[in-house]
Amino acid sequence: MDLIAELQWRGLIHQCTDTEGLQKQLDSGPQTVYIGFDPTATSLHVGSLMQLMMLRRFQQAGHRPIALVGGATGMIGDPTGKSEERNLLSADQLAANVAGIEAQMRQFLRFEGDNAALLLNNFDWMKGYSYLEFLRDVGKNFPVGTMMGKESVRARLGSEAGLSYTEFSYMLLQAYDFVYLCREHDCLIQAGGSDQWGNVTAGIDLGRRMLGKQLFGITAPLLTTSDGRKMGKTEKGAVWLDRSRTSPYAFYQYWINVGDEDVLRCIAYLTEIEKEEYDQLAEATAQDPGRRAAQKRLAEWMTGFCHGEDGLQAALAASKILFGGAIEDMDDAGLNEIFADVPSNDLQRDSLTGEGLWIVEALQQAGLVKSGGEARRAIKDGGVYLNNQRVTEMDLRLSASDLASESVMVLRKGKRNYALLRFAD
RNA sequence: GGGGGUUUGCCCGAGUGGUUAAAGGGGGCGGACUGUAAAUCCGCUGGCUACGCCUACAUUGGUUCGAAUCCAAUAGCCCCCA
Repeated sequence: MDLIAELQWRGLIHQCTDTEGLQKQLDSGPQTVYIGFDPTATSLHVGSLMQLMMLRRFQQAGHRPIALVGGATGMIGDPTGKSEERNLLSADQLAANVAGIEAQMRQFLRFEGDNAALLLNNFDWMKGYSYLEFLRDVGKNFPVGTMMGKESVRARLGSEAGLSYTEFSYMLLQAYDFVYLCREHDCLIQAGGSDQWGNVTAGIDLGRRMLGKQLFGITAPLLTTSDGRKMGKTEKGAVWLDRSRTSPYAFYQYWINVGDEDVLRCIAYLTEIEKEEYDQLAEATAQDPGRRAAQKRLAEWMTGFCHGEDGLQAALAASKILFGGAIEDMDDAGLNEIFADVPSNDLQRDSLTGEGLWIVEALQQAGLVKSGGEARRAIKDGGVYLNNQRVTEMDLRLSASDLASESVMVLRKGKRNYALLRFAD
């Protein structure tokens, strides 16, 4: 299947400046395509993963992807879709973010061999560009009237937050990136999320004016839920690719919990699951949504892809136990791994000797309840579990024999509120 | 500047001199059910050394055997007149 057809069935083409022209261009031989990434944090998140996958698909189809990290544009801040100006990042912060993102990209794109991916930072060519020169070379090609017509600008001009000159200039920088990449790397295609349409077309216009070249733009839909909210967000914030920010378990859980209405779109947009299997999963979801075959496959694919086989296995093991599976034959290392995200508290081991530790006290120490009264109520309601076994006695005393492993006890209140107590000597 | 009103537990909101830790609703937390969903149903929802004790109805003081409930002052909010 050729690339455009592939993107089409996946629903990844939201807009394209010239589908036929692009098809012809792609047919004529390997092309170079670029997507820009905002270095707002040291890790990418699920939202940017979609763009990364887009580059990957191009690479697999034999084209050369350029992942452009916005070290320069990140200093300015893209006003697109933002209700107010964000704080400018410091140079140090930016450098750290760029480094973190670069490391992640290497996981998804191939940087050696034929059509090796390229990782560029626009700070490298912008840092030496003087303001005066930039205005003469680039600014001259931007009719303010056109700029004012862009949705991103209009939206902000009409709002109370307004728009600073700095932000207004953002699109010049991104447009120039495209021109630069075209000139230096023969890159004729820019892809991106649908919110980038204005910036992409600005680059195409500039390419025509400055280089007399016909450039192409293609945007993908945004990854949103059926009710229009951005995906990749939880109550706790973004779902990150960095495992120290979002554990493989949490990552897996995010996907397993995707709604029936959204799961197929996620599979199409984010995975490399083939059309045939996709159709089967669509069928399975329609027939028996309760089985959640699609969610399981999505979670499995995504976790394995982003965190490797060991990450996936860890997530599966953790899921099993965290959803009530028996805790037996466990050692400290295993428990600490599975409950890595869970709050814990360290207590003296001798609190387990003699009378032992009262369960009400233990719950408080673990931070699962705010008071003894709450602990008593929880026990009375049958909502307290020790090592996944329901606690029925109000005056249960914990001793060393209640340890789940060498030195850890697993307390739980309700279905999913876990806490660990560690007993060190 | 003068007059009137209002102030309750996480939120909204009843309440009236004594069975009031304070109706009801929301939210939250448990439990059952379920698809680790939604909906539904049930229980709980100030603290403690816990069949008892303590702290709570803006704050402070007062009346009373006894006050969230009456009085006074203070503060916040709201309205009317100048």
